[in-house]
Amino acid sequence: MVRSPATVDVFNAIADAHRREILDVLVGGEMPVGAIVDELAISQPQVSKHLRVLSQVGLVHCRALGRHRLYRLNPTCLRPLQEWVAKYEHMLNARLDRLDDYLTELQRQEGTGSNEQQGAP
Amino acid sequence: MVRSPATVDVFNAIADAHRREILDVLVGGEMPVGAIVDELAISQPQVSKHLRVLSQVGLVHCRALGRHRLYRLNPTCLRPLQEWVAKYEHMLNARLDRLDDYLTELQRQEGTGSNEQQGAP
DNA sequence: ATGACATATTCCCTGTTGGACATATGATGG
DNA sequence: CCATCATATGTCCAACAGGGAATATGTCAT
Repeated sequence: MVRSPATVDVFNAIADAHRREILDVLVGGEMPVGAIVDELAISQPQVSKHLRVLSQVGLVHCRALGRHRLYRLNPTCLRPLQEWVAKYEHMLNARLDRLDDYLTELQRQEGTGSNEQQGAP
Repeated sequence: MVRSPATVDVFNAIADAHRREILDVLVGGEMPVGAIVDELAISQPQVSKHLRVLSQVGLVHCRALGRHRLYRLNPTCLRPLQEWVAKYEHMLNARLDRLDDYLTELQRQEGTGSNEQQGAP
Protein backbone atom coordinates (compact mmCIF):
# COMPACT_ATOMS: atom_id res chain seq x y z
CA MET A 1 0.00 0.00 0.00
CA VAL A 2 2.63 2.43 1.03
CA ARG A 3 4.81 1.08 -1.67
CA SER A 4 5.77 3.80 -4.05
CA PRO A 5 5.05 3.14 -7.70
CA ALA A 6 8.67 2.34 -8.26
CA THR A 7 8.65 4.28 -11.45
CA VAL A 8 9.11 7.30 -9.28
CA ASP A 9 11.99 6.29 -7.13
CA VAL A 10 15.56 5.80 -8.22
CA PHE A 11 16.13 2.91 -5.88
CA ASN A 12 13.35 1.00 -7.49
CA ALA A 13 14.35 2.03 -10.95
CA ILE A 14 17.74 0.45 -10.63
CA ALA A 15 16.40 -2.58 -8.84
CA ASP A 16 15.71 -4.14 -12.20
CA ALA A 17 18.71 -5.78 -13.77
CA HIS A 18 17.60 -4.96 -17.29
CA ARG A 19 17.27 -1.35 -16.39
CA ARG A 20 20.75 -1.38 -14.98
CA GLU A 21 22.01 -2.98 -18.15
CA ILE A 22 20.40 -0.28 -20.18
CA LEU A 23 22.04 2.37 -18.09
CA ASP A 24 25.34 0.58 -18.42
CA VAL A 25 24.99 0.56 -22.16
CA LEU A 26 24.17 4.23 -22.14
CA VAL A 27 27.44 4.93 -20.40
CA GLY A 28 28.86 4.53 -23.87
CA GLY A 29 27.07 7.69 -24.84
CA GLU A 30 23.84 8.88 -26.33
CA MET A 31 22.19 6.29 -28.50
CA PRO A 32 18.89 5.38 -30.11
CA VAL A 33 16.60 2.67 -28.82
CA GLY A 34 17.52 0.33 -31.59
CA ALA A 35 21.14 0.32 -30.56
CA ILE A 36 20.23 -0.60 -27.03
CA VAL A 37 17.95 -3.35 -28.23
CA ASP A 38 20.73 -4.64 -30.37
CA GLU A 39 23.26 -4.59 -27.58
CA LEU A 40 21.11 -6.22 -24.98
CA ALA A 41 18.86 -8.56 -26.89
CA ILE A 42 15.83 -7.47 -24.94
CA SER A 43 12.67 -7.01 -26.92
CA GLN A 44 12.18 -3.56 -28.29
CA PRO A 45 8.92 -2.94 -26.43
CA GLN A 46 10.59 -3.96 -23.21
CA VAL A 47 13.47 -1.62 -23.79
CA SER A 48 11.06 1.17 -24.54
CA LYS A 49 9.14 0.49 -21.38
CA HIS A 50 12.26 0.39 -19.29
CA LEU A 51 13.44 3.57 -20.88
CA ARG A 52 10.14 5.09 -20.00
CA VAL A 53 10.61 4.20 -16.36
CA LEU A 54 14.17 5.46 -16.39
CA SER A 55 12.96 8.60 -18.03
CA GLN A 56 10.25 9.20 -15.48
CA VAL A 57 12.75 8.83 -12.71
CA GLY A 58 15.01 11.20 -14.57
CA LEU A 59 17.88 8.81 -15.02
CA VAL A 60 17.86 9.27 -18.77
CA HIS A 61 17.03 12.08 -21.08
CA CYS A 62 15.51 11.74 -24.47
CA ARG A 63 16.06 13.72 -27.59
CA ALA A 64 14.23 13.26 -30.86
CA LEU A 65 16.22 13.09 -34.03
CA GLY A 66 14.19 12.31 -37.07
CA ARG A 67 12.42 9.08 -36.36
CA HIS A 68 15.01 8.17 -33.83
CA ARG A 69 14.96 8.83 -30.15
CA LEU A 70 18.35 9.40 -28.70
CA TYR A 71 18.63 8.52 -25.07
CA ARG A 72 21.41 9.52 -22.81
CA LEU A 73 22.29 9.24 -19.18
CA ASN A 74 21.48 11.82 -16.62
CA PRO A 75 23.61 10.54 -13.79
CA THR A 76 22.63 13.46 -11.62
CA CYS A 77 19.62 11.51 -10.52
CA LEU A 78 21.86 8.88 -9.04
CA ARG A 79 22.85 11.32 -6.34
CA PRO A 80 20.34 10.12 -3.74
CA LEU A 81 21.58 6.62 -4.29
CA GLN A 82 25.18 7.69 -4.16
CA GLU A 83 24.59 9.60 -0.96
CA TRP A 84 22.77 6.75 0.63
CA VAL A 85 25.56 4.36 -0.15
CA ALA A 86 28.09 6.89 1.01
CA LYS A 87 26.75 6.61 4.51
CA TYR A 88 27.92 3.03 4.54
CA GLU A 89 31.10 3.47 2.61
CA HIS A 90 33.07 4.52 5.61
CA MET A 91 32.08 1.27 7.24
CA LEU A 92 32.97 -0.54 4.07
CA ASN A 93 36.40 0.86 3.76
CA ALA A 94 37.36 0.77 7.37
CA ARG A 95 38.26 -2.72 8.36
CA LEU A 96 35.51 -4.17 10.40
CA ASP A 97 36.03 -6.11 13.49
CA ARG A 98 38.04 -9.08 12.39
CA LEU A 99 35.74 -11.31 14.35
CA ASP A 100 32.79 -9.92 12.51
CA ASP A 101 34.43 -10.63 9.23
CA TYR A 102 35.26 -14.09 10.37
CA LEU A 103 31.71 -14.76 11.42
CA THR A 104 30.51 -13.45 8.12
CA GLU A 105 32.50 -16.03 6.29
CA LEU A 106 31.31 -18.71 8.63
CA GLN A 107 27.72 -17.86 8.07
CA ARG A 108 28.27 -17.75 4.37
CA GLN A 109 29.24 -21.36 4.38
CA GLU A 110 25.63 -22.21 4.96
CA GLY A 111 25.10 -21.50 1.33
CA THR A 112 21.39 -22.06 1.07
CA GLY A 113 20.62 -19.20 3.36
CA SER A 114 17.47 -20.97 4.44
CA ASN A 115 17.90 -19.88 7.99
CA GLU A 116 20.51 -17.30 8.71
CA GLN A 117 19.66 -17.03 12.32
CA GLN A 118 20.99 -19.89 14.25
CA GLY A 119 20.47 -20.80 17.87
CA ALA A 120 22.22 -19.29 20.78
CA PRO A 121 25.98 -19.71 21.01
CA MET B 1 10.74 -16.19 -15.62
CA VAL B 2 14.22 -14.91 -15.60
CA ARG B 3 13.25 -12.52 -12.93
CA SER B 4 15.17 -13.23 -9.77
CA PRO B 5 13.19 -13.46 -6.56
CA ALA B 6 14.43 -10.05 -5.55
CA THR B 7 15.08 -11.20 -2.05
CA VAL B 8 18.34 -12.47 -3.39
CA ASP B 9 19.84 -9.38 -4.82
CA VAL B 10 21.13 -6.34 -2.98
CA PHE B 11 19.65 -3.94 -5.47
CA ASN B 12 16.22 -5.25 -4.80
CA ALA B 13 16.79 -5.48 -1.10
CA ILE B 14 17.43 -1.78 -0.81
CA ALA B 15 14.68 -0.91 -3.25
CA ASP B 16 12.24 -1.02 -0.41
CA ALA B 17 12.13 2.16 1.64
CA HIS B 18 11.35 0.36 4.85
CA ARG B 19 14.32 -1.88 4.37
CA ARG B 20 16.51 1.14 3.84
CA GLU B 21 15.13 2.70 6.99
CA ILE B 22 15.96 -0.42 8.92
CA LEU B 23 19.48 -0.35 7.63
CA ASP B 24 19.75 3.29 8.49
CA VAL B 25 18.64 2.58 12.01
CA LEU B 26 21.16 -0.19 12.26
CA VAL B 27 23.92 2.25 11.47
CA GLY B 28 23.52 3.21 15.08
CA GLY B 29 24.86 -0.17 16.00
CA GLU B 30 23.73 -3.63 16.83
CA MET B 31 20.22 -3.72 18.20
CA PRO B 32 17.32 -6.04 18.85
CA VAL B 33 14.22 -6.20 16.71
CA GLY B 34 12.15 -4.43 19.29
CA ALA B 35 14.33 -1.37 19.15
CA ILE B 36 13.95 -1.18 15.41
CA VAL B 37 10.22 -1.59 15.67
CA ASP B 38 10.15 1.14 18.22
CA GLU B 39 12.23 3.49 16.13
CA LEU B 40 10.37 2.99 12.92
CA ALA B 41 6.82 2.28 13.91
CA ILE B 42 6.55 -0.56 11.48
CA SER B 43 4.76 -3.61 12.72
CA GLN B 44 6.96 -6.18 14.35
CA PRO B 45 6.12 -8.94 11.87
CA GLN B 46 6.97 -6.62 9.05
CA VAL B 47 10.26 -5.69 10.57
CA SER B 48 11.04 -9.34 11.06
CA LYS B 49 10.19 -10.09 7.47
CA HIS B 50 12.32 -7.27 6.19
CA LEU B 51 15.14 -8.36 8.43
CA ARG B 52 14.83 -11.78 6.96
CA VAL B 53 15.23 -10.43 3.47
CA LEU B 54 18.16 -8.30 4.51
CA SER B 55 19.64 -11.29 6.20
CA GLN B 56 19.26 -13.49 3.16
CA VAL B 57 20.99 -10.92 1.06
CA GLY B 58 23.67 -10.68 3.69
CA LEU B 59 23.19 -7.06 4.50
CA VAL B 60 22.63 -7.78 8.17
CA HIS B 61 23.88 -10.34 10.59
CA CYS B 62 21.99 -11.77 13.47
CA ARG B 63 23.14 -12.82 16.90
CA ALA B 64 20.98 -14.39 19.54
CA LEU B 65 21.17 -13.03 23.04
CA GLY B 66 18.69 -14.53 25.39
CA ARG B 67 15.32 -14.09 23.87
CA HIS B 68 16.58 -11.17 21.89
CA ARG B 69 18.00 -11.19 18.44
CA LEU B 70 20.63 -8.61 17.90
CA TYR B 71 20.94 -7.47 14.34
CA ARG B 72 23.80 -5.55 12.95
CA LEU B 73 24.92 -4.24 9.62
CA ASN B 74 27.17 -6.09 7.29
CA PRO B 75 27.99 -3.30 4.88
CA THR B 76 30.33 -5.52 2.94
CA CYS B 77 27.38 -6.67 0.91
CA LEU B 78 26.82 -3.16 -0.31
CA ARG B 79 29.96 -3.45 -2.38
CA PRO B 80 28.24 -4.43 -5.62
CA LEU B 81 25.97 -1.49 -5.23
CA GLN B 82 28.82 0.81 -4.38
CA GLU B 83 30.78 -0.36 -7.36
CA TRP B 84 27.87 0.00 -9.66
CA VAL B 85 27.27 3.53 -8.56
CA ALA B 86 30.96 4.24 -8.74
CA LYS B 87 30.83 3.75 -12.49
CA TYR B 88 28.59 6.76 -12.69
CA GLU B 89 30.21 8.82 -10.00
CA HIS B 90 32.91 9.99 -12.29
CA MET B 91 30.22 11.30 -14.60
CA LEU B 92 28.53 12.85 -11.65
CA ASN B 93 31.61 14.63 -10.48
CA ALA B 94 33.39 15.22 -13.71
CA ARG B 95 31.83 17.71 -16.03
CA LEU B 96 29.93 15.92 -18.69
CA ASP B 97 30.20 16.65 -22.28
CA ARG B 98 29.91 20.41 -22.16
CA LEU B 99 27.25 20.37 -24.82
CA ASP B 100 25.28 17.67 -23.14
CA ASP B 101 25.42 19.52 -19.91
CA TYR B 102 24.37 22.67 -21.59
CA LEU B 103 21.44 21.01 -23.25
CA THR B 104 20.47 19.40 -20.00
CA GLU B 105 20.34 22.72 -18.32
CA LEU B 106 18.39 24.19 -21.14
CA GLN B 107 15.84 21.41 -21.00
CA ARG B 108 15.51 21.91 -17.30
CA GLN B 109 14.73 25.55 -17.86
CA GLU B 110 16.34 26.36 -14.61
CA GLY B 111 16.48 30.03 -13.84
CA THR B 112 18.53 29.85 -10.72
CA GLY B 113 21.42 31.40 -12.54
CA SER B 114 23.97 29.06 -11.09
CA ASN B 115 27.21 29.55 -12.87
CA GLU B 116 29.33 26.79 -11.50
CA GLN B 117 29.03 24.42 -14.43
CA GLN B 118 30.48 26.12 -17.39
CA GLY B 119 31.18 24.05 -20.41
CA ALA B 120 34.27 25.96 -21.38
CA PRO B 121 34.87 24.06 -24.60
C1' DA C 1 5.93 -26.50 34.59
C1' DT C 2 3.62 -22.10 33.68
C1' DG C 3 3.14 -17.77 32.08
C1' DA C 4 5.17 -13.56 30.15
C1' DC C 5 8.04 -11.75 26.81
C1' DA C 6 10.68 -11.31 22.12
C1' DT C 7 10.74 -12.70 17.68
C1' DA C 8 9.62 -15.61 13.61
C1' DT C 9 6.41 -17.64 10.54
C1' DT C 10 2.07 -18.53 8.14
C1' DC C 11 -2.10 -17.34 5.57
C1' DC C 12 -4.69 -14.30 2.91
C1' DC C 13 -5.31 -10.38 0.09
C1' DT C 14 -4.40 -6.58 -3.08
C1' DG C 15 -1.46 -3.98 -6.02
C1' DT C 16 2.32 -3.87 -9.01
C1' DT C 17 5.68 -5.75 -11.93
C1' DG C 18 7.86 -7.28 -16.05
C1' DG C 19 7.34 -10.11 -20.12
C1' DA C 20 5.10 -11.47 -24.74
C1' DC C 21 2.47 -10.09 -28.30
C1' DA C 22 -0.12 -7.09 -31.13
C1' DT C 23 -0.90 -2.65 -32.48
C1' DA C 24 -0.67 2.47 -32.64
C1' DT C 25 2.01 6.66 -33.39
C1' DG C 26 5.10 9.38 -35.83
C1' DA C 27 8.66 10.50 -39.19
C1' DT C 28 10.79 9.58 -43.83
C1' DG C 29 11.16 8.71 -48.62
C1' DG C 30 9.16 7.91 -53.11
C1' DC D 1 -0.78 9.36 -50.34
C1' DC D 2 1.40 5.14 -49.29
C1' DA D 3 4.86 1.89 -47.60
C1' DT D 4 8.39 1.55 -44.31
C1' DC D 5 11.30 2.28 -40.57
C1' DA D 6 11.81 3.51 -35.46
C1' DT D 7 9.61 3.72 -31.39
C1' DA D 8 5.76 3.86 -28.17
C1' DT D 9 1.69 2.00 -26.20
C1' DG D 10 -1.98 -1.18 -24.92
C1' DT D 11 -3.62 -5.68 -23.37
C1' DC D 12 -3.24 -9.95 -21.13
C1' DC D 13 -0.91 -12.89 -17.93
C1' DA D 14 1.82 -15.15 -14.28
C1' DA D 15 4.58 -13.99 -10.53
C1' DC D 16 5.67 -11.68 -6.70
C1' DA D 17 5.91 -8.16 -2.99
C1' DG D 18 4.46 -6.24 1.08
C1' DG D 19 0.87 -5.37 4.57
C1' DG D 20 -2.32 -7.17 8.32
C1' DA D 21 -3.72 -10.40 11.55
C1' DA D 22 -3.21 -14.54 13.83
C1' DT D 23 -0.23 -17.87 15.40
C1' DA D 24 4.03 -20.58 16.26
C1' DT D 25 8.64 -20.82 18.25
C1' DG D 26 11.79 -20.07 21.64
C1' DT D 27 13.58 -18.09 26.01
C1' DC D 28 13.47 -16.36 30.55
C1' DA D 29 11.53 -15.71 35.33
C1' DT D 30 9.26 -17.61 39.11
